[in-house]
Amino acid sequence: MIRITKQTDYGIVLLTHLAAQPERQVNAPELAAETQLPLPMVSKILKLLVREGLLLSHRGVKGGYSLTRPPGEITMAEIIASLEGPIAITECIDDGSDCSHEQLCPVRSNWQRINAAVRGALEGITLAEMTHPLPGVQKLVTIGDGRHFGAQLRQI
Amino acid sequence: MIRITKQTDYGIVLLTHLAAQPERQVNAPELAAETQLPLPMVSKILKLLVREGLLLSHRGVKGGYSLTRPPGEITMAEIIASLEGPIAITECIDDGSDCSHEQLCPVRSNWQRINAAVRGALEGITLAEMTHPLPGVQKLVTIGDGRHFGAQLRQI
DNA sequence: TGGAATCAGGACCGATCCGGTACTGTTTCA
DNA sequence: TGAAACAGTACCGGATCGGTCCTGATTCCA
Repeated sequence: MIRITKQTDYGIVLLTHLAAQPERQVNAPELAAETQLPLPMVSKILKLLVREGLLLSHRGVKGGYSLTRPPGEITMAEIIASLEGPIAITECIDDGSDCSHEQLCPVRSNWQRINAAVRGALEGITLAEMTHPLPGVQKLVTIGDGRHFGAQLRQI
Repeated sequence: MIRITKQTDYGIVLLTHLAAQPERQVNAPELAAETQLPLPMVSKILKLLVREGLLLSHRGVKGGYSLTRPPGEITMAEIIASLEGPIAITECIDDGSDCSHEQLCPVRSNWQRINAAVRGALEGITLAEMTHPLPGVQKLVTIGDGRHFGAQLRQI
């Protein structure tokens, strides 16, 4: 449920990789090799991140990519919003005809509560935190649901 | 980002509608009419929710659907998990070959941190809370990002 | 007891979007 | 001046989502 795009997945892997050695400037082929991700995708995502202001690009022979800000200042919410668009949750068209029903609208408006909760959770995690692995988290999550973990986790 | 399926959207609308009048037993056509959702979809989702144990169904002439538990005991996390599958976030295949790289694995394992955060947020909201509208939330969310709200909110 | 109302469970289809590739610039530096 | 690297866009196949339809199974009531 609440799936995250593979592009975003890759993007966070790349950003985390860069955050682990912020002084270094890395080019696309290097990043692809070091993260084991397909080069075309890596290149595509890096361009996106530059356009969104999360990365700096340097052209030319000794070019490459680097973070625009220290990893501690970049949150997951920001990254995900950059790679997947704005933060919203239902499809409450501003048509008005749909939301004018007293029974329906309270429901829709409450989506925003969920939205805010998730957003808050994502804002609480910085890129810097992502660089060093967590010892206890694995257990924490497995407790939560139980069903096949580690097998297919592209969803929230 | 982090999209929610329309099916889940509808599902929560339906459950919230039922939660608002827990004693009543409602059939599919009634629910569809009262929530302004297409009947075939409503019917489809209700069946799913029965199979997942969130709803009770009563067949026959005076049949219909009702909640299996009080609305205060049903969380958003539970509902979403029922309608969209287990709770996970990346695609860390348990192949092993991919996760054996020291550079990569810390990143992957940290997905679970995000996962836990989002899950926690969703577990904090019950169906009962969804039945009465929130006064301040709308403003709260609009502040967050700003970009066209109310227009297209099928994503988190 | 039979028929109407309702739920149950698939099969199915079209459209959209995602993941991925390729190609053609443009910039920088040796 | 040419090689290396980024920039942008167009394109395609496949998966999935939203949605419909049809055929049972079950219950209640006249």
